[in-house]
Amino acid sequence: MFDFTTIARDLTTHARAGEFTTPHGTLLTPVFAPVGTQSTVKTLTPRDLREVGASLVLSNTYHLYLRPGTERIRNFGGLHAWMGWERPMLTDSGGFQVFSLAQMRKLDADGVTFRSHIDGSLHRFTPESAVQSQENIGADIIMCLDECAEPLDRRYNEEALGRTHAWAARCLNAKRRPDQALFGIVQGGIFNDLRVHSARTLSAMDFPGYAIGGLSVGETKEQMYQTLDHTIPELPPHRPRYLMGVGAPEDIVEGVARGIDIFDCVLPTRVARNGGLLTRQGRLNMRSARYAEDPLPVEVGCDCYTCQNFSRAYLRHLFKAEEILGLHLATLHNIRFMMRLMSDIRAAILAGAYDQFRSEFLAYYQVPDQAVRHAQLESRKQKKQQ
RNA sequence: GUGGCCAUAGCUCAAUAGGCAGAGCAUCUGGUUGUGGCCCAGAAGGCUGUGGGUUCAAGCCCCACUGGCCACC
Repeated sequence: MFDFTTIARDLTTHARAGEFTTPHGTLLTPVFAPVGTQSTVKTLTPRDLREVGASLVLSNTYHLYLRPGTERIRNFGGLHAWMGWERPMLTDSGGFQVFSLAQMRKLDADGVTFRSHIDGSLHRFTPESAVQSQENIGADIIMCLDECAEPLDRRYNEEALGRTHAWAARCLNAKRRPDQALFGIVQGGIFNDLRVHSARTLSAMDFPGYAIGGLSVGETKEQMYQTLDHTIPELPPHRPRYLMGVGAPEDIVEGVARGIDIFDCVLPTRVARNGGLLTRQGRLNMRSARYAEDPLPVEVGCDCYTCQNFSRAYLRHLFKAEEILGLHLATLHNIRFMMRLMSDIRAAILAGAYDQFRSEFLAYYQVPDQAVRHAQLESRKQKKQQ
């Protein structure tokens, strides 16, 4: 169980195609996992997910711990039975919430105390409890409790890294179930020496897979890519590599070129709920007036249910009218887009032509303006802290 | 018919004592990376119902008109 086999390796990049076996099926890598934080990929049924070709879904320990509680999920036969998804699943440990809910938690050497965003109550997470919760939930792949730090803050990353490593060892030690793979998580912000140190420290612990965390959380794309360039060579080649929280289509294409096997990201589902529809040309904003009379499908040539049956004009209407169906149709398309992207990526690797695929993809895919993006993320972050 | 109140952005409303006419929603354009369908950034939008008057200066004060609401015949 949890064998990872490399089937093909690209000649000019570090891209690789592989197979990763889990108790609920074999993952063909590179693979993208849609995010179902609260044991549901928002607006989609498991049947929808199967139909668009999803093979792996991510859920979140912190959110499920708060509601409905991990023991309830265990009592219902585990996460697969609970949510009606029979294929592989992955749970994040709650480490990301150390970052995303930074105003609502207190850290110490032993663990982290969260104040619930639901009712304000206090909840203690330790490496041992995070593993216990994930054993209750029962995903195929589970994650160490880590500390996702501000990527540009060197001092903070140095300090946090010690905790992340100590916690990784404690998670490994606390783990009991043999039918779950526990992944270690490399941290270290954008600092190459910290990343190398982290990758080596965790590699020595011999995890069945390795994640790279702490990226796509405020640094630039260039900083993320160069961090990957320095981190991935330090990870054991015979284990799957998982880039957490990434990402945008262009970041996945770049991540694969650097040797990443597994991705997860809320982006396709979240932007879908705000009218952002993914195509090979880039993102279409379906709220825009320019689609009011547009009879074309979201993406010409797409085989998804949305594109096969509805016009851009109809989708725009659903968004303007705030109809629930718009969220569903947009999410369905975006996940199908991601699945087609991943299978095209895999096919290119198997054909030994990934470098060409990458340059063609990037030539056509229009990436959002990064200056605008960063300016807006900053103002959003500042508002949040007030 | 008489009296009173009201009229400001597409909508609902602000504007100290007469001193550069604003907000929310709607509209338009962006953004969202281990998720709160949340949220964030920006833009456009005004002869202040009409016509006169007072004043250096009027959304604000005065007169008439038009339209609406209320009360009383």
